[in-house]
Amino acid sequence: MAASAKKASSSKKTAAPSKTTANLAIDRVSEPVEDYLKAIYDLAGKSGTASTNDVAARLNVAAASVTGMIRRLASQGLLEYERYRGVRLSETGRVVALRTIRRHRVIETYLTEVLGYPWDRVHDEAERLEHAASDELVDRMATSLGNPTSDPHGAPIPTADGQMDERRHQTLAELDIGTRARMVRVSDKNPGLLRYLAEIDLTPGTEVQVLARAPFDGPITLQVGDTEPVVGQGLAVQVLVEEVQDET
Amino acid sequence: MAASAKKASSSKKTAAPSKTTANLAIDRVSEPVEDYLKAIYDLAGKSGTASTNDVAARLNVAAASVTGMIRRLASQGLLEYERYRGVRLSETGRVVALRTIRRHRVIETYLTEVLGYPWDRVHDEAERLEHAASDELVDRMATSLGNPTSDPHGAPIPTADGQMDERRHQTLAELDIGTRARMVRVSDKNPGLLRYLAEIDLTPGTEVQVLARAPFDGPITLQVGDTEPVVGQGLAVQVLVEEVQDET
DNA sequence: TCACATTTTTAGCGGAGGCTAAAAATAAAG
DNA sequence: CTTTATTTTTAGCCTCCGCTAAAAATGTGA
Repeated sequence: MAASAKKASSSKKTAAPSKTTANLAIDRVSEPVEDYLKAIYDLAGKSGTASTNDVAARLNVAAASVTGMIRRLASQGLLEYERYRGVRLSETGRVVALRTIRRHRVIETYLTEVLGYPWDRVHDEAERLEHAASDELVDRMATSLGNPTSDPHGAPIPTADGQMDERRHQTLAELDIGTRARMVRVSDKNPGLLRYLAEIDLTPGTEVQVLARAPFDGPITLQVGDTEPVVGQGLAVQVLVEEVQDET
Repeated sequence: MAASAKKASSSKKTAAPSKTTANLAIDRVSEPVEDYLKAIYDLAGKSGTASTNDVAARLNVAAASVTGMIRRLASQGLLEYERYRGVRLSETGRVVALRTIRRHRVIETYLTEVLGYPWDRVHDEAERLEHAASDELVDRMATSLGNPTSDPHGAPIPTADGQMDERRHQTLAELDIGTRARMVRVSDKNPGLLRYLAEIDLTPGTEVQVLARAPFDGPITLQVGDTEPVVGQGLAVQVLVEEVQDET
């Protein structure tokens, strides 16, 4: 009679907490759920809604699986859903998504800054750790980094209470020839591109100037920082920039 | 026709690798599987085998679930199993278990040393991270810590190639009264005990001397380091020590 | 508006890992 | 050597999260 600790129910723990400000203290959800919410969050973008198909493509699952998961998420109040009408995150869902995104980005930053991970390989590691790391751990990492506001790829890091800088940026492809701009951001999902950008020193914060550019993301001639001009290919629509005021 | 990237098979990737030394490069297994292997590893201890019931108690699952999982693990070659006869890890299973244990302990050490986690709360965090962290990440942490050989609770950290110091130690309860000893290790699973030990400064490396002791883990009087003697309760069988040679 | 294309949903299924209740094997006690 | 207790397994079921194939809804071009 030494071991008899069954009682698997776990339904008595969730009392209704504060509710004062934003409902922080939301039960942690499963890994797939976090992935769905993240995907929906950034597919929805400005319009606010995302389509089944887009979510499926993003997560590399069948559309039917998305429908199934979406029904579950809706029944948990994480999103609003109307058949055939697309999906929109609820406030709760948005908060969960943002916290997941925060974890991801803080972890990426930490791995890069503190543990010397190359910026083209942090994504996969962060993708796994974001589901396992507690908010406390992430906050400790953030603190030890001095609460950075963007990750190594220039993506904004949501604050612990769910605020995020949502500014939209231009791509290099949209930039007027000759304008001076600061490299702001690039997706963390394309290791090849990231290695290439590191090679030509085009990283967030660097000043660039487009000297010439072919349409449809064709060859582009860039002056990166003060170095010799380089000719790049296939990066114009990937790299986000922000014009820089010439102080005359 | 923009999105059509199904092809979910992922079975072409696993060619047979080196096989030279120990079969490192073993496919990563699921979280429950890692937990079972860890549990079996340290329940088996010296005898080499573990019982269904013990595993069930350790993992807080029903015995029937253990039988089910054990069959799966056996069919994957991670352990040897004979109905009603208990279970023994295969070499592969042992390696997987040790790598998981290494991840756990390195992570605990890192959280404590670098991120300031209190030693009574690292266990839970490590328990989750150990399944998500890559061996590369763990090796980077280990390197940045100077490749420690034991974690904050004194547990030995297996090396990256699966060697671990398996020395057995005495408990405080077994120590002759008056003998001077060094505190070596305590379980990481009991936060209350850990807080208490921290309070009386009884941490790995500290010298202790048992001044008096009641049987059956009753009250014990200890001299910890050079401080005033303290009377403790319920820790004698938990705290592992190693006698210290008086250099006369 | 009708016909066809596309998107989304439903129906039905599978595997991993849980569970309980009952049966079977092993171990312990008389 | 039985009888009883304990341990382990089997049987049958459940949930989560995938899948495919087929049906239904929506959208589009003529």
